[in-house]
Amino acid sequence: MPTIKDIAKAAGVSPASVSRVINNGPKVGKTTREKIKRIIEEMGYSPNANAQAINAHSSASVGLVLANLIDPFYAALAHGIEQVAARRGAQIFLNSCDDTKESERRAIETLLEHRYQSIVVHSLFLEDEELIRLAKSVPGLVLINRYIEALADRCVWFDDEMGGRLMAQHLVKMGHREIAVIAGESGFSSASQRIPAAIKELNRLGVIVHPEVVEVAPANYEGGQVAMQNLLASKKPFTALITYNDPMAIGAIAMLNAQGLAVPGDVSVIGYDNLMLANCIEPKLTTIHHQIGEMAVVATEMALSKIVMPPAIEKRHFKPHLVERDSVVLRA
Amino acid sequence: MPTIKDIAKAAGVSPASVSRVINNGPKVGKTTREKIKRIIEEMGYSPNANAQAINAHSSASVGLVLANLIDPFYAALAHGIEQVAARRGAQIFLNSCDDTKESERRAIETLLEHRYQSIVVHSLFLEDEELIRLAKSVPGLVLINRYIEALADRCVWFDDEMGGRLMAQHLVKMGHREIAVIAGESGFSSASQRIPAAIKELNRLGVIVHPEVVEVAPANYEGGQVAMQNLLASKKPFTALITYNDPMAIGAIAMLNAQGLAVPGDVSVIGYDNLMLANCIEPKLTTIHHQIGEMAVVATEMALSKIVMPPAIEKRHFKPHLVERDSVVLRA
DNA sequence: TTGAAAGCGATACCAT
DNA sequence: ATGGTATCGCTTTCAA
Repeated sequence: MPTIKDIAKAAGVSPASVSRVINNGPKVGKTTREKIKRIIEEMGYSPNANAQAINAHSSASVGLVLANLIDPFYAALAHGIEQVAARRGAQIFLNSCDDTKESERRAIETLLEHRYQSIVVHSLFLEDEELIRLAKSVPGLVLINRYIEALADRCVWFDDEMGGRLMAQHLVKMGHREIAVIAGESGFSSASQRIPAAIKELNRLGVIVHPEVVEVAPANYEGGQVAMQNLLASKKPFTALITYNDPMAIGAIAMLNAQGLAVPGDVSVIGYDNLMLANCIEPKLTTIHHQIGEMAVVATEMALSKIVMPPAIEKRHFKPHLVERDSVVLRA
Repeated sequence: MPTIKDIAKAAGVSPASVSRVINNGPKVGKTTREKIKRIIEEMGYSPNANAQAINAHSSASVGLVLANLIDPFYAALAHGIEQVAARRGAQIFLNSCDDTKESERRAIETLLEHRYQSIVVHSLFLEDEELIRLAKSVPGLVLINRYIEALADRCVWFDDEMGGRLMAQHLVKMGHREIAVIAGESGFSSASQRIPAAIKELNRLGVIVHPEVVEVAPANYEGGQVAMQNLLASKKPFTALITYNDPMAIGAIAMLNAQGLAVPGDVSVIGYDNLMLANCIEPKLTTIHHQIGEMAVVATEMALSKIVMPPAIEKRHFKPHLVERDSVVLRA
């Protein structure tokens, strides 16, 4: 691949002129400009973005740290980010980190090494201190779906506790008193408060949740199946089920059906996330909606604008709401 | 952010030594090495990846061009790529291109400018010639889900025509003679042959498909709904439906249900892709399975190994198969 | 083992 | 309008 010097030589001009042409700069004669353009075309030259970045001291793209892309929740997040990036003509440099603290750290470090000025991080495993340390050098680093006091201006997050309470309240309102719980495994325990908040609210409403009806499993469809299997094996009765998210809810429902139990006939089930999935299955899933895409958009815009002026807190702290569909019914 | 010189100065050594330490190179005294390491730590230095890349004449990451991340098909593709990349310690530089030729071109060009040596492209809009031209400068550029004669060694693709035939054969085998079709909009007409192949096969089997029962819509859930609405409005009778992909099938089913028609009771429906979704809904969707993840893996490995030796064609040309579930039944 | 210095590819200031 | 050249941050010979 030719360099700017090769082009300069071939065109019989200096690298400076070629550079001007590349960047549509002024101060190049019409004829020289056209000649240079022609040569560039002919030789198939394209400027080396790395060399450019070294001079510019920054990069236009946004760096993204996410666990993976297959989980619909992350996919929705990534989609929102992608939208904003595309609109701004920015690329996305993605580092997925397969659910370990170490790879999460490496992902962020790599982004820093590339001198990305805009970074969106969804961290599940790193501790506050470490994130604070890493964020220090980049004002355009924002945390998504997480709140850290010291980094409050760079955070965008859900009110997961409220979501948890909504689940609890709805089931109790529908007359359920024997409620099982399927929690999602998540490395960093405080990553989500939705399940603890739900249980707490249940207790407050006078519903005791016995440890035997609380299962923990990977936060996906298969995890939901396994958890439900264990739940059924324990023989504890329950008329309703709280789940960590929609995929788990759907997995649990599949297992219930497989064991000859009907939803919502025998067991009411409530999900979380309101993914597209939730509206496709039968019965349509009652679930908690939160603004995943909107959150991603706000986060990305903050990152790209280097948070010169973070949006008001109401714009960054998203409240969920209940979406009532068919998977929860009044207790007979 | 400090540079290598700052570190060198602070440590009272030359940049060369610091460089050696960074790269775990030999020829540095034990004590010097430790001293340098300490200073690096203290000053929070991390090498500028762009400057490194400019010397290395390449980059370890893989570039990826995809339409978006929200479509489950692309998500599955991205996931496979991500897996391989993570295993190899490589990052992914993603350029999504919102369904236009121009943005697709820009996406690839950006990757070239960054001198990525491994690039995986899913192109829907660019013509063969242009892809050939772009691929010229990078041996590690591979095309996914597309076959171009001149670039045969760099292609990985599905046998979509076979998939189309399978759909047709199955429905006919199940006794259906009045079959509607929902095709997906796709910029580049020849991007997928599954629907044309299905119609052709239907004709071969003696089933005439009238233009009035062929709808075209965006290849997603909403598109499926709209298409079905139009189909029903046309009043043409049909007992079975061929769809472009699972999301469309599921959208169509939702619309059928909404209009009081049962699947598979009144209409049998067959999907394509065998997404997770297909197994979650009720009735479980009969569909065509193809190896999306496997394809992504092969493509990425080819890209990362610069295709010194492309895998045998059987490893790169994937055959689909029918997954029989509950949405297609024998015609009464 | 260590350092000096010549690149790598592009930009931008200063001359002309 | 052009060209010369120092510079960006790092790597890599080549000497010492």
